[in-house]
Amino acid sequence: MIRLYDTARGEVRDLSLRSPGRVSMYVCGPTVDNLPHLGHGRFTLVWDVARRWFTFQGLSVHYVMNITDVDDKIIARASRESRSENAVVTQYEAEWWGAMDRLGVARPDDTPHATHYVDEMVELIASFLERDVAYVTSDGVYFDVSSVPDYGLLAGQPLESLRVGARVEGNDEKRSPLDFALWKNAKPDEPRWPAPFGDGRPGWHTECVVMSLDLLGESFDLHCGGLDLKFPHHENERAQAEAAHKTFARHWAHNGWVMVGDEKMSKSLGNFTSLTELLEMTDPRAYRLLVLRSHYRSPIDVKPSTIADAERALDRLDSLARRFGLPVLAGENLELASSHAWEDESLELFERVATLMNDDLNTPSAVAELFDALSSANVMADEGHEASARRLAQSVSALFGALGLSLLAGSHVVDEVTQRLVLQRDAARVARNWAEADLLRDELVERGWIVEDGASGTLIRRP
RNA sequence: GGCGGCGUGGCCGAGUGGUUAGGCAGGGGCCUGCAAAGCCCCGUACUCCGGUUCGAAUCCGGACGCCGCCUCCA
Repeated sequence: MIRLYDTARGEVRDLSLRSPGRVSMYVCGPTVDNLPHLGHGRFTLVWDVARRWFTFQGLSVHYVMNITDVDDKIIARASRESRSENAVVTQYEAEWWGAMDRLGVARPDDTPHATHYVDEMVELIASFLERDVAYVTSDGVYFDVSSVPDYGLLAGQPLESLRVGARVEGNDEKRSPLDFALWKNAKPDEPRWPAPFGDGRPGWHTECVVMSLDLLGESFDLHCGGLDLKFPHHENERAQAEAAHKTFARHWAHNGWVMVGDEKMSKSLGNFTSLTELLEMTDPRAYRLLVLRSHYRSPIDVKPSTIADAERALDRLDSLARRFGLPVLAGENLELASSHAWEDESLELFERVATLMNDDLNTPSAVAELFDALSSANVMADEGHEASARRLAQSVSALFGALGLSLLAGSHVVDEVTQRLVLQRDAARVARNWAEADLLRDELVERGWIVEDGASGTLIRRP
C-alpha cells in the first residue's frame, strides 16, 4: 500500500486508486516563456521519481504534464523581442525538453498544450456563464468563487478569511477580489481565439481542468505540482471542476520550494537560479541526488556547497559501479522491480526501501538505506564474498535506477598516448620501478585523469 | 489580520517516546611500494523555558528566532 500526503486533507493517507493497478497522474507543467529555473527542476524530479517508483512497483502509470503556451508573459516577451508568440514558445519549449533530458526526467505519456484545447475551454466557460457561476466584464470573463461552497479547501481556510487578506487590485468590476479570469479579451495585436463572449484567450486556471479531465478522465488519482500552485491555481481548478459537476482529483500532492539560501555565495560564486546554467556546471545527477536526499515536501537549499556535497556523494556511488562493473540503468527506461532477482540481503534491502518509499516517498531514508547497503557490498567484497557482494551492489544500482539515478562506472574514450602511458606504468610497476611509475602517474594526472591501481593494473577515470 | 511550516552534531539532512540514520567535511588507523578506492574507529546533535512520563530531541504549553501562503509563480 502506498501512502501519500494529501494536501486537501492535510494528512498522509492511503493512495486510493480509481482502478487497481493503475495510477493516473497530472502534473502542472511550465509556462514556456523563459529558461527553466531550479524550481522547475525540482518539481519535475520529484514527480519523475514518484512516477518511476510507482512503475517500479508494477503499477501502470499514466503521466500527464501540460505545457502552457499561451500566457501574458509569453505575449510580453514576444512583444519585447519583436517576434511572434509562436517563436517564443517554440524556443523555450525546446529549452525545456533539453533540460529535462539532461536531468534524466522521463518524458510524460502526454504533454497537452493549452492552445490545442481552446475550443474545449470556450465550451466550458460558456457553460459557466449559462449556469451563472461566471460573469462577463469589460475585459473578459470571471469565475464567481462564491458559487463553490467549499472554496478554500486546498488553502486550508474558508472563503471569508481569504477575502480579508486578499489584495484588491486592477479590475474592480470583479465581484470578489478572489474571482479569477477564465477568459481575457484580446487587445490589439494579441493572440486571439473566437468565442461567443468575445475574441480572446483563456486564463491560466482553465486549461488544467479541461486537459486533465480529457486525458485522464473524471476522478483521476493524483494531481501534483509545486507548493505555490496549491493556492490559488489548484483551488481554482477544483472550483471549476466542481462548478462543472465533474469529480476531480482524488489526491493532491505538492512539492516544496527551492531556496537559494546563501545569497552572498550565489552572487559571487555560482548564482545558478537557471536550471540550464546549473546543468552546465555540474553533473545533472547531482541535482537529482540533492533532491532525493531531502523530503519532497521540505524546502531545499540549492547552493554551491550543497551541490558540491551531492557531487561527492555521487562519487561514492559511482565508485561502487566501477568496483563491480555495474551496467548503466535508468534514463528513459523505467525500471521494474520484477525484472530483478531479489534474494537474501537484496530482498531485505528492497523491502526496506519499498517500505520507506511507500510511506509518503521517504527518499532520504531510502537513500540512506542504499548507502548502508553500498558499504555492506564493499565489506563483502573486501572479505572475499565476491558473488554476494556483486548481487547486493547490483540491487543498490537497481534501486537507484528505480529512483532515476544511474550509477556510472565511467567509460571513457582513451587516446593512444594515454593508453601508452598506462601500459608503461604497468610495466614499471611490475618491474618495481616506483620512481618511474610515479612519474607516469603524475603525467596521467596532468592529462586530467584520476589514477587508481586495481588488481589488474592501472585504472584511469575522469574526475 | 487569517492560514501553514520550520529551528537536529562543522555543513546537508532523516527519524522514533528508551538501543548507530545516512551523506559530505575533519581526526586516527588498516590496506597500498606510495597513493587512490575500500574498510575500521573517533568526535559532538536535537533553539530556550516549563509540563506530562520511570524516561522526550520525539507528546503538551509557553518564549525566541526563521520562513512561506493569502497576488503571477514549480
